[in-house]
Amino acid sequence: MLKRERHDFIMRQINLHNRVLTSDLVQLLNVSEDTIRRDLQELVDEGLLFKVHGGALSKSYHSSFDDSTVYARDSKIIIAKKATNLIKDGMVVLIGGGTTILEFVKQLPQGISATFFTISPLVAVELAKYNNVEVILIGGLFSKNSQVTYGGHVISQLSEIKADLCLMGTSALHPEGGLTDTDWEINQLKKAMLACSKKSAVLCISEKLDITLRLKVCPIESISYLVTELDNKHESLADYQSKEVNIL
Amino acid sequence: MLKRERHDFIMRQINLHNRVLTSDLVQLLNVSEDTIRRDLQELVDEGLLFKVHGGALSKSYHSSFDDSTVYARDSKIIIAKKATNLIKDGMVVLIGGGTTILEFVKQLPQGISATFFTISPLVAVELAKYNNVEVILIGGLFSKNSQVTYGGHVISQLSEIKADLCLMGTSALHPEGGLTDTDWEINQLKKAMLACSKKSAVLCISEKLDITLRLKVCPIESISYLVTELDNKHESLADYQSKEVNIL
DNA sequence: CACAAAAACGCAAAAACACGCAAAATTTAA
DNA sequence: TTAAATTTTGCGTGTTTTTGCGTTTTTGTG
Repeated sequence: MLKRERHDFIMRQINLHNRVLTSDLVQLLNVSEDTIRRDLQELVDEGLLFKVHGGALSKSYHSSFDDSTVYARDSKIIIAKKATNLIKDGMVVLIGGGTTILEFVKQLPQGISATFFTISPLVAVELAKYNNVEVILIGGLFSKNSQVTYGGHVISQLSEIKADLCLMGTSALHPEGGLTDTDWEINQLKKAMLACSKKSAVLCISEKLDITLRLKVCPIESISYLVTELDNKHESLADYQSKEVNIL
Repeated sequence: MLKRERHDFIMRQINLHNRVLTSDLVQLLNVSEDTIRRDLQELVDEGLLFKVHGGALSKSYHSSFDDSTVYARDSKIIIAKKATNLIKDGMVVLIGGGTTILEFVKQLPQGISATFFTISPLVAVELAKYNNVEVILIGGLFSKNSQVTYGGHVISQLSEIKADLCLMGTSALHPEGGLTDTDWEINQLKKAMLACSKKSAVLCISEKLDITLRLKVCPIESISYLVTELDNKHESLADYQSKEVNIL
């Protein structure tokens, strides 16, 4: 087996399991420990993974471990500030959950006057700090992972709402793949949210661009506004340009 | 499991529950106590947590510990600990909002297994930290003052629930006046909550005893359990004794 | 004060690692 | 095609890291 093939194999394992053990690789690839160690070191040098005693971890795993809140916080604030321009007085806004959305809410101007429907308790609490904002929390089963309400009850209530704008965070975005997700319930939720809103805005830090996950929410064209921390002329956004999508 | 992964796991637990027990980690991670202690020590060296006898606390939790913005926090913890005994495995519990209730949720034992309906987003978030707890958030208009959902939509959903126990905080309690309140919406809410529960428990710090407010929720006899920070033989509780009310 | 639980300390075994070196494999060049 | 150059690989050796165990010390509790 060629060195390149081994490297590919290791990266597949990393992407699949977020980690590899040196000992496992020795058995699977039938080479000596030293070879594996050298392979891992080379992949580290290329910045593709993170080495620890006993094996290696995926780079993303590492970054999310270290301190996720501080990690991408600056980017999220930039995104949030851009996105606040989308909210006009008197609007009815449907808003999701997640750290980016929460940061967005914190960046809203004090005097804002609008009606917000949300599935996120934390977002509701934060929105309640604005005097002229009406907050309606959509109730249902509460998800431990994503910290939002979900399930049939939520979907059914969403179907009764007609919002001017839907604001949501992203798991992954891809020029062809569109908006995708890994969790079935969240996927259903996002679909329902998009369905009841005239326009939609997606807040997305650049590192979640060009990734496709298993479950599709909608194609790129269904998104009205894409907000990233990058300049809207940035090359990595070129593929997302279309007459439907407005890049902020 | 890799050391790095253990550290990650521990930090996740810390961020989730604000504390970890060494003994719990030993079981969960299936390693010796010494290893856990060393892990904790290393995380302390990195300034990620705060070590105490029996486990460790979150750094932020510790700093927010002494700035007791929560009024009468000590009393509320005592009340909360007493009240946890009311929750049995498999129960369906309807739970309100407020600082006392929030403290109660934080004091619940780790392994608790029950279903909670709540009108408080903050309580929902806190409850979601327990693995075997199912949380249903009752949605509706969100009140800026009391940080709970309220209004017709909430009342109507409450009417569809049948809970084993209803847990709520108090504005005021009086031997003759019963449970009273100042806010019309909250009053309606509490009535509805009591109506759909077999039993009810009221958490009440002693300084809210012997007070009557404008709007009546229910008479003392409608309350199954009264939980205060005082000893249940304390003289100021004498007037609340009745065959219906159980004083903890 | 006594008792049990938790922590600290030193120690030793096992596992993982780093480094140099030489054999083997691969590539390059004549 | 062959020989030289280069890369890759495996092995031996010594070092470091990690972990669990026994013992002693500290801590919390009644």
